[in-house]
Amino acid sequence: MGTTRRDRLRQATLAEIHAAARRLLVEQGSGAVTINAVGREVGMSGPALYHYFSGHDELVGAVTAGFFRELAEVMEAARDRNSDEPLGTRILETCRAMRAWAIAHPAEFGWIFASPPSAPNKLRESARYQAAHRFEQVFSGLVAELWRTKPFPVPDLADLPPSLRDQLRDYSAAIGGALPPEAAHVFLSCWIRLYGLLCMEVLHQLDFAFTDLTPVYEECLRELGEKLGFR
Amino acid sequence: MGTTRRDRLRQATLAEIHAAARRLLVEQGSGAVTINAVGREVGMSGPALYHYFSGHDELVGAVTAGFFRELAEVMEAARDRNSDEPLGTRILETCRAMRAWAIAHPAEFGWIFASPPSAPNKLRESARYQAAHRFEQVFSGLVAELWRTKPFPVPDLADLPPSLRDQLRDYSAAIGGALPPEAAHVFLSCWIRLYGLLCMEVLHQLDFAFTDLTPVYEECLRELGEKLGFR
DNA sequence: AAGCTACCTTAGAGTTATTAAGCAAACATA
DNA sequence: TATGTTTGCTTAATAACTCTAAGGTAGCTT
Repeated sequence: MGTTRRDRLRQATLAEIHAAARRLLVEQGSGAVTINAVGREVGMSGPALYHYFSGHDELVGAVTAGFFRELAEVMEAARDRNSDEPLGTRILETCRAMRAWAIAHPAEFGWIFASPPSAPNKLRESARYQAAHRFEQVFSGLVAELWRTKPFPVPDLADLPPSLRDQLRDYSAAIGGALPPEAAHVFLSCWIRLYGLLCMEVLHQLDFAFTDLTPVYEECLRELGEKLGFR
Repeated sequence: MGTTRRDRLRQATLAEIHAAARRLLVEQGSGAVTINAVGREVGMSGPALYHYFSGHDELVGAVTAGFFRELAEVMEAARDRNSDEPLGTRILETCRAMRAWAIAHPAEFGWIFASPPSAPNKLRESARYQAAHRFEQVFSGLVAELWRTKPFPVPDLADLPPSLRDQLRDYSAAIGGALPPEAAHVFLSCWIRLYGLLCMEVLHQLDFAFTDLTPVYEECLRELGEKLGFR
């Protein structure tokens, strides 16, 4: 099943399209990524792109999935780079890599953040959805490994509100029990703090007070280390 | 200086325009709020709106400013409603009112969140900017009052990284010294946690794990109470 | 060698934002 | 009261966009 000549050509132009779309996004903003402009950019005019995407939305979805993949790969690289370090260090480096990519690619991060247009669109753009999942998985996987090897302190399930308890149980089941509900609660708290802070930074929600959030992010990482039982 | 007949008419149609834009936003999404559609909705065709706004961006900005105002008013109402309660209670109620509005008006909140398109656009849409400021002020004002009447524990400035210290000093100065840098640090931590969580909820960043974030938000409020020295 | 398929093109319908030109009514003023 | 200016709207026109449809020219397949 091979790479026929045409197959290779198709992949090449597909890559060109992705690159052109990204270039337009970065250089001229989200609004500049139009079917026509992308077509112009890759040297073919307009409707030709409909042989590659069913429409504007799908193009955007595909490009976004690529961003997710790139971010996930950057994080995985940071995770694997120093795989002989203690797990705590690897987690911190992975988180730093996440922020570094987001800071370096704010426009791309903006598309990553852009909400899945309402929730239940039948496996919304499978490509994008899967890529997003892989991205989330990097961090949750590390926390799960930490949980296995060196469990961190968790609250007593009985102390949590019933509604929260149920949701945590569901989520724990959804990830195949890699984390029990109590540990999932700690993980989710950390994720909310970390990813929330990053989103607010990159999406300019903190410009009114900060010009450089590096120390704030580092402080967040420190607290994360405490919650997860390493320092 | 009066409300001439024409003035009153102008205000009325202006209100109609705002209402139409909001209706389109809520019922058909952000993309449906076009100059033409709004014009159609209020019964006048297209370019007439240019007598009210210089273009699409300004219309969106004005409508968004209205959302900010509404949210600020809801929060102020919650703050003033029980003004004989202890300050801690008033803060919590104000925060709950913020979330209640955001949950009830997710589309509007989405526009509120949408980043000021790059920062330094000369007093970006003064109306919107001021409204945003007033919104932020509600919470920061309460914390400042708390600081005056019953100071909460703060970190030692000397323990913070120099870069963070400088930024906190600048911010403290920018708000007229209502909070000293150390207290500003605590305030900003709280704001990041609270507003960050709310944004992630409303903008569907936590759908993968939660269906109802009420208990998570309440837990966040509890932690906030601890940080601010009330329980 | 003949046919099928995939890729690309141009045309066209229906949107949109925005500018320009023009009309009519309300207001201000002499 | 008559005149002129301002204000609110309309239609026309330009240039962009999405997307569909129809047609041509390669290349792959048999």
